[in-house]
Amino acid sequence: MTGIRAQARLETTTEIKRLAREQIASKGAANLSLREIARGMGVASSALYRYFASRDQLLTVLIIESYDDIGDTVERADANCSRDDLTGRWRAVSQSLRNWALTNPSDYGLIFGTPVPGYEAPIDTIAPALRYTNVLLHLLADAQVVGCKPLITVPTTKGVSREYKRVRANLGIKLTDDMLLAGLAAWAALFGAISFELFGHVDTVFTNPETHFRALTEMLGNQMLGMK
Amino acid sequence: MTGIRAQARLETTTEIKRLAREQIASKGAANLSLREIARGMGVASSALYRYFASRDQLLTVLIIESYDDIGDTVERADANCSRDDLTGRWRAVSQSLRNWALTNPSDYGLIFGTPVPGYEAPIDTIAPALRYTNVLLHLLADAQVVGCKPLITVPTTKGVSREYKRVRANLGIKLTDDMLLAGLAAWAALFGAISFELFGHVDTVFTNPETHFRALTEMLGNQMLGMK
DNA sequence: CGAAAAGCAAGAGCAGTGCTCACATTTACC
DNA sequence: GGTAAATGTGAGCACTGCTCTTGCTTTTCG
Repeated sequence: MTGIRAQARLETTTEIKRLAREQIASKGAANLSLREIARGMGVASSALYRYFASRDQLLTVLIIESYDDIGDTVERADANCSRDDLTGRWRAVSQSLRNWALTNPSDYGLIFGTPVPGYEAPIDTIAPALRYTNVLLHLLADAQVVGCKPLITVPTTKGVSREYKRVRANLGIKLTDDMLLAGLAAWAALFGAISFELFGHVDTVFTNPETHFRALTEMLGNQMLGMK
Repeated sequence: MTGIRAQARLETTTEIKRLAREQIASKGAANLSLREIARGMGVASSALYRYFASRDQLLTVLIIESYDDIGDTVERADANCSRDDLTGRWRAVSQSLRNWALTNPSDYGLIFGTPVPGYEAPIDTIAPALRYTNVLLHLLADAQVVGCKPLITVPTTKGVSREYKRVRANLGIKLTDDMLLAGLAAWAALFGAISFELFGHVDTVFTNPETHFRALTEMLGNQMLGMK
């Protein structure tokens, strides 16, 4: 069971993934080549198919690992703060998100970039994908419990309260409409800002993107989510 | 000059781009195949190289056209509103952005999705890429002139005012720090929300994403940008 | 212990890709 | 009408993902 063969298999699998990440980082996911990996390992390309059924499956595994990695990172950043320091937690979560994205740009692109049309995310990706989201949801819930009030309110747009009722059910969490909208907006602003920066849409705008990002998260936390 | 040949060339070029867009929409930009296009046109694949130097160059041309298309769309949406109806203009711009993205998902992905590592956007893309941004900037400027005040303020984070001074210079526009931050945040929230929706990250969250998007934009316009 | 089963690697091969190049054909213009 | 430019052709190179047969090694089990 846990014999020599299983050990070797694990090592080979890890090495394949390592080389794959290297390639993706340097030439993009689109140019990931199994044959190139095989050459890098001094092995026949057909051998790789003992470890991954296809190029797509290898990519899927990498995506799942990335989801888990970002989940780990964000959870740890949150856990390092004292529970009642909501502003600190929001700051930590936001910063860790951006840091992770900057450290692993290709993985970020894999997860949050353009999906392949028709590519249905396998069920294995769903749970890991929820981890980083749950950190935010719990943060919002904790904030609400201690009486933080968002400084914005839900506009009287048709059907909003009904929609947000369903969102609460889908996410399995109790948040006021105001807190929900504030949270979703802050979350979107965070990822929007990170994507803009990482995908090169603000290169000519910012000299130091981090300075802006800090200001953005502070503002979102204090003046939109109403964290104290 | 404008003879039969030029005419034919234009038609051929257009047809190539049309088939390319079809392919990108159905199988993704990564799977765009020049040979497939050639087959679709009943022509040798090598013939296409008389019209586009390479697959990459074809993609670049498509990206530029998309930038122009989104620029057209947003400019038109803005122009259709009376100049002093700032809330209406913000609403129109936001909605047109989302509508364009939903109507042209693959083009949106081409522009705002994962870039190919090492791919430097050619200078030809810079000007078209600025068009939709300028619509927002002018909207913010107009709002400031008539006395709209953002309901948020820039936090006292180190180096922000210096950074924003540079941003103003880079963008060539006069905006208060507060308005600048509010605008950047709203802009990021908008694209973050659209990307989440289009790239399938909120499929299990929303029943009707449009309802939320409307609420989001109303909130951003009135309660963050302070539009009246 | 030894044989059967399972796991693994190799290499040839298929069908596809982007791209080049020498060549043939068409066509616009002097 | 002849010429030169523009256009299309098809073979060919080097690459890709993936399959399949063949042989070898390790594990498992009677």
